[in-house]
Formats: sequence, C-alpha cells, structure tokens
Amino acid sequence: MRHRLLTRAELSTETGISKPTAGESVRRLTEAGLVVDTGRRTPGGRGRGRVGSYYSLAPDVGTALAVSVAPEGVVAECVDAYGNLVARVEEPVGRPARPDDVATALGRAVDRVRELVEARQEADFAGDRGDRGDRGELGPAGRLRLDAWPRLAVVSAADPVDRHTGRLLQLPDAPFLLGEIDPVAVLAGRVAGTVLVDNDVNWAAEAERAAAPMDDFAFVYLDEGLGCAIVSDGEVRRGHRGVAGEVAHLVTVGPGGRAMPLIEVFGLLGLRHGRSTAIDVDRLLEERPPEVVTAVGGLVAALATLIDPEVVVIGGRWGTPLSDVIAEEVSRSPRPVPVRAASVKNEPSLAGARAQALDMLRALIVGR
Amino acid sequence: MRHRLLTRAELSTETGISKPTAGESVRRLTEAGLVVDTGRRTPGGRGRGRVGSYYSLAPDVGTALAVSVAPEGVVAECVDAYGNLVARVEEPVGRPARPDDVATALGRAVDRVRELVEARQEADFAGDRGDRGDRGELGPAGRLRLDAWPRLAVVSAADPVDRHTGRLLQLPDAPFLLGEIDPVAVLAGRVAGTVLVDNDVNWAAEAERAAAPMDDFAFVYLDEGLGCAIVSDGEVRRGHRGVAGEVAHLVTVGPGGRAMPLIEVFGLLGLRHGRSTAIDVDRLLEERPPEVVTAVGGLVAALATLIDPEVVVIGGRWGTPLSDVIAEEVSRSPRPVPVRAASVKNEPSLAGARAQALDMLRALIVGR
DNA sequence: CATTCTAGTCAGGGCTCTTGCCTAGAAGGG
DNA sequence: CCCTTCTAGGCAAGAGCCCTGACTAGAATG
Repeated sequence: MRHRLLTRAELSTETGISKPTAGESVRRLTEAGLVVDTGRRTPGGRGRGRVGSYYSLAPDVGTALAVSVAPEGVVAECVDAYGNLVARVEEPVGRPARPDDVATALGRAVDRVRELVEARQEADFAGDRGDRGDRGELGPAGRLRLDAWPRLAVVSAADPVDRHTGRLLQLPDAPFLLGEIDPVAVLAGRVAGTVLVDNDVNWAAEAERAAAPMDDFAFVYLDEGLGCAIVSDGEVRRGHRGVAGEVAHLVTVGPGGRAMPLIEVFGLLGLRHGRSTAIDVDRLLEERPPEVVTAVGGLVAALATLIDPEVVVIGGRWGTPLSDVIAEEVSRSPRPVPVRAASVKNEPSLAGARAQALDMLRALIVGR
Repeated sequence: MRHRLLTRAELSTETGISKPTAGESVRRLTEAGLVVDTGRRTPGGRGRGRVGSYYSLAPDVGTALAVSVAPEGVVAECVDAYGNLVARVEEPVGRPARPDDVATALGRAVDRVRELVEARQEADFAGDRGDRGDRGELGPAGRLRLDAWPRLAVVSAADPVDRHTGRLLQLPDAPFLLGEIDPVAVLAGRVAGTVLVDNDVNWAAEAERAAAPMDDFAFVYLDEGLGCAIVSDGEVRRGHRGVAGEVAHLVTVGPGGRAMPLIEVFGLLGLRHGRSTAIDVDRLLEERPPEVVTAVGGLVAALATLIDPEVVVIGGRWGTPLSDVIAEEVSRSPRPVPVRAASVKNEPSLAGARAQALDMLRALIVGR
C-alpha cells in the first residue's frame, strides 16, 4: 500500500521476510485475488541483474468514502487503498439548511460519487485494454468488471453524534445546525459495509493529530457552533454517548464575573442569530468583545484542569483569528497551558474523516 | 495463575491446546523455571483413570508491592502472582505529616514488608521440607532460597503525581498534603524492577472500575483534598503531565452565582484548615453548606459536558455522605447525569494499586 | 478379574518460516 | 565478443510448533 509497486525481492527486503517466503506469500495473495502481477518489469537500466516482476494491490480491493455534512452543504470523496482521491462531489444546501434537504443532498452526493467512480473505472478498463493490447499482455485484472460501491463510509457531521446509533443528537441549549438526520440510514443502501459517523470537531482533531502527532491535547472549535474534541493517550475520546466535548453548556465566566453556560454569553452579548441557535460569526469578528475571550478562557482553563492537555488547539472561523488573544488570556490564568491556532486549514474535518476512511479500508483489506 | 494447580490434561482442556502440545509446553515452562511439578497427584477418588501430576507456578516467580501513601500514614502490601496477600504493614505518620517523615515511613514500611516475606518464605521452606520429608518426595522447588525482593511496586499517593518522573507535584491553589517526596527514589533500592506511582484518586477509580465494569465514567473524590479521575474507553486517562482531574482550581459556581475556582469556595466559607491548604472535613460534615453542593454540582456539570460519562461516582470522606444531595442538585441541571456514591468502601486506592500490581506482575511473568 | 475411564505419550504429518545454494538473465569490462 | 558480476527468483532441506489419532499406564468399579 505504501509503495504501490514492488517486486518480490523488494518486498522481502522491505519486510524482512526471507525471499522464498515473500515469493510464496505473493503467490498466495495473488491466488486470493488481493495482489496482481502488473505486467511491468524492472527497467534494465537500474542495476544489472535479472529483471523483476512488479506486483501491486489488485484493482478490485475497493474504495472508501469520506463525507462531510455541514450546513453549507455536503462534500463526498472516494479514496482508494493508496489514499488517492478517486472522485469528489460537492453538493450545496440552501440556507437555512432544512434536515430533509441535508439528507437528500447527502444521498445525492454519494450517488454522484459512485457514478464518477464507475465512469473512471470504465475509462481505466478501456485504457488498460488498449495498453496491454499493444504489448500483447492483457492481465487478468483488465478483464474484471469492478464494483464501484465503496466498502465503507466515514461521515463527519456538524452536530453531536450518538456514538452507538450514528444519529445526530439535539442537546439542550446547544445550536443544532443540521437537524435530526440519520446518515447511517441514508448510506445503508449506498455503501457495502460499515458507516461510521462522528462529529466534525472530532474528525478535525484527528486531522490535527495526524499533522502534528500529540498524545494529549484538546481541540476547541469556535464557529457557528461550539465544539471541542479531547485527545487522550493518542485517541479521540468520545465519552459514553459520544457527546464528550459538547461545550455549549459548560459553566464559565460570563460578563461581570457571573457563572453561566458558555452559549449564554453569546446570547447576552446579542451574538446569536435571531431565528436559529447559531452564533453570528461575522458580527463577532467585527466586535471581538473581551467578554467572549474571557468566557473562552474559562473553557480552556476547565480543559486544562480536567484533561491536562499538552496544548489546546483552537480552530473554527472565529476561533482561529482570536487564538492569539485567547492564548494571552490563558497565559494570565493561574494554570496556564499552551494555546495555538489549528495547523490544518483546509477542510480539517473532511481530512480527518478521509484519514480514518483510508485506515479502515486498509484494515479491511489486510484483516482477516 | 487462575487455577493454581492443574494437570497437563486440565491445562489442555482449559486452554483448548491439544494434549501433546500442552504437555510439551509444560515441559518447556518447567525447564525455564516458571512452572514446577508440585509433587501432588490427583486424588484417586475423583474419576477412575490414571493419576495426574499437578503443576503450578514456580514459587520463585516473585511478588509485587502495592503501597498507599497518605497523610495518615503508609500501608504496604505484598501480593503473589495468585493475588494472595503475602504480607501487610501499616506505618502511621504523625500529624501534620512532614515530607521527611512520610518518606521515612514509606521506606520503613517496605523494609518491614520484605522482612515479613522473608520470614514467611523461611517458614514455607521448613514446612515444605517437613511435608515432603515424610513422604520422601522433596521437590526441587523446596531447595531454593527465594528472593524476597518484590519485582515491582505500585504506589498510590494522596497528591498529584508527575506522570513521567513519578514525583509528587505541588500545583498552585491546590492542597498539598504530602510534600515533595519522590517515591521512585525511595523505592529504587528496595524493589527489583519498575516503580509506578500515581494519584490515589486514579487508583480508587481503577478499583471502582474493577468492582462495576464501566468504560466511561468520572470519579470525584471529596476529602481533605479534592480530586477527580477520568476513565474513558475503559482506561484511566492521566493527561500529558499526569495531572488530569486536579479540579481544585476548576471554575465553578460560587456563592452568589459568582464564577470562582472550586477550592476558593471552601476558603470563602471558612472550611479550610487554618495553617494547611486542606479542607476541614469534620466541620463541613456538620454544616453541610448548600454553597458547597452547588459548587460540586458545577464540577459534575463540567465533567458531564467535557467527558460525557455514563455515571459520576462520588467518593471521599465528605463526598460519599453528600452524594445524594449532589445527585439531586445535578438532576435539576439542564444536562443531568447519573450520580452515585462509590461502591468500594475499604481502602479504595490501595485496592486499585493492588490490582494494578497484580496485573503487572502477571504480565512480567508471562511476557517476554 | 475384566471393564471402564482418565492421564499422558508416541508417531506421523501439516503449515509456515528459515538458510543455503542454484538458475535465469541482463550489464559491463577487458 | 566473451567472461565476470550482479540481481531476481526458485529449489531443497530443515526447524519449530502445532495438530490428529492411536497407543500405554494405571487406577476404580462391578
């Protein structure tokens, strides 16, 4: 998976397994249909010895789906076992997002991804036939009609997710952006295997961890919704129901030193959108009220005492630009903790979901 | 380890390994000195077949130490691989506990445990010789002079512990009961292998988990000091430095709805001992001020939002009796979470440390 | 005293791995 | 131009650990 193309001798040195065993393993894997002789041979130019045969994963080991579901719309990506992006579809949703619209967009995005994958396989098939035909070397792989269905899906949703059912959860006093949709039900008929759903913030934290490996940190996401992911001992910890880090209701320091839930601070400051429960990010960024910084400082302090993170990473549309001020606020507290802005800027949740999808696909291919 | 005494045939059915292989394994284990033929034979009375030979762990696989270090004093226990208590010593410390006194008590307790273990081995040795002599069957095990040194130690300390060094840490605004002692240094010359030190609350949570298996819960310990252990996905999570759950400084709801650190509430209510930073438990239990219940409610609410526990377990000298009132307070909050009193009443921290010591000893014996 | 039952052993064989050596086939130098 | 050198890959033999099935040892029972 890491090298894409290897001879048996290379596999032997790479893995430390002896040559005969590596050769025999490749034979068994080929027989099982997991590995194919690509027909390619080692170039004469490299070294002088005998030419080797390049093997690779069979083209039909399958693909995985990574999907991001947010109020703006749905993004669905299909990756293969090498981590290549095979297809990508963006499906916008009109604002305000109604649950039904989101669910349909999700279904449509995945359907369109499958069409793209099919088209691409068709093209590869034709190309393969052409190539091989020229060299008179049509491998068995070229003859297969491939299955375009992803073997699994990993979904990132911009709302709390029930760990066991995969359904989105409305928590009291928390913004609920997408509504009661059930991604597992929507994808059940569109994916061959598991559908894993989790909160976008948890996936973003996963991406952050991949970018800068850390065992213990907290990822605070400050956008229209408020979220937080907790990574302990190298894993995202989701809690019993899966709603660990749903910080909207955490008691913090409000205006005038009063104790109040974090989300209430925004209400008091008139920073919540009139009709929905979401935060008015544009206005917040204009006004940058110090009360908000103090309140977030309280959240970070609570994380520091309860989780003891190495660092608190701040992301989100208003969290990232305010991270400096928050860091300063926290540095003045009696238990300071390093605070920094998120390092993954581009679609962090999707990146995390994609990495997870790739991991799971590889495990599925390798595992028993 | 679970059965103490088994024949090769029993080992075979118990493990699912075939009889010849089980027999061969026992031969290898005996050769390696891990297992011995006890000389005992299956009683004629049970079944009719041929008599079998009972094998057991070799008597020299070693023991492990579990130690609890608290302001009242030190308790040291020695357990064998079966989980038997081999020796126990209690070493009181005069109050107020001075760091030097605690360190000496720790060393003395461990020394006395070793003396007890040695005495007991001497007795066993004599007994063995007597028994076997009568039956003319002196096994090779009886001849060994055993090593009384524990192979590892697990220490529970009533203060925050640095995860990497094992030293006790003074955190700002938190009670510091034992002082800057370094259990690893004290035990280095008294234990053959690893010395693992952790906070008493974490060990108590471990004991709680053993009593009622739960994957995600928080354990709040309310005594002279304030502590909290966080169990996520079946493991105690210690955080980066190891001070996760040091809640004394957590911002909560103080008198008059003001946001303030938890420990400050006790200061305002005059519930801290004059000279030390510890809480005056007796007075607290007399007065049972509602402000304390509200403040603890804030702590539980913070745990509920950040950790999403299945239940919050409350222990400690004043936490246990107040757990009902706290549960009621929490049930009125917008995010209620089940709250109950701790179920392990008897030396919970030592019980947790003992279980860990046993686990590690067994891993040491089995592992490579 | 033959039968029955259990503990333990023996023989043979399978699977997967190893090492050591051999063959195939290309490149390069005298 | 041929021989040497080098790499890919295959073959043979054997180690290690496991299995199944059949056998032996030795006690209790009727």
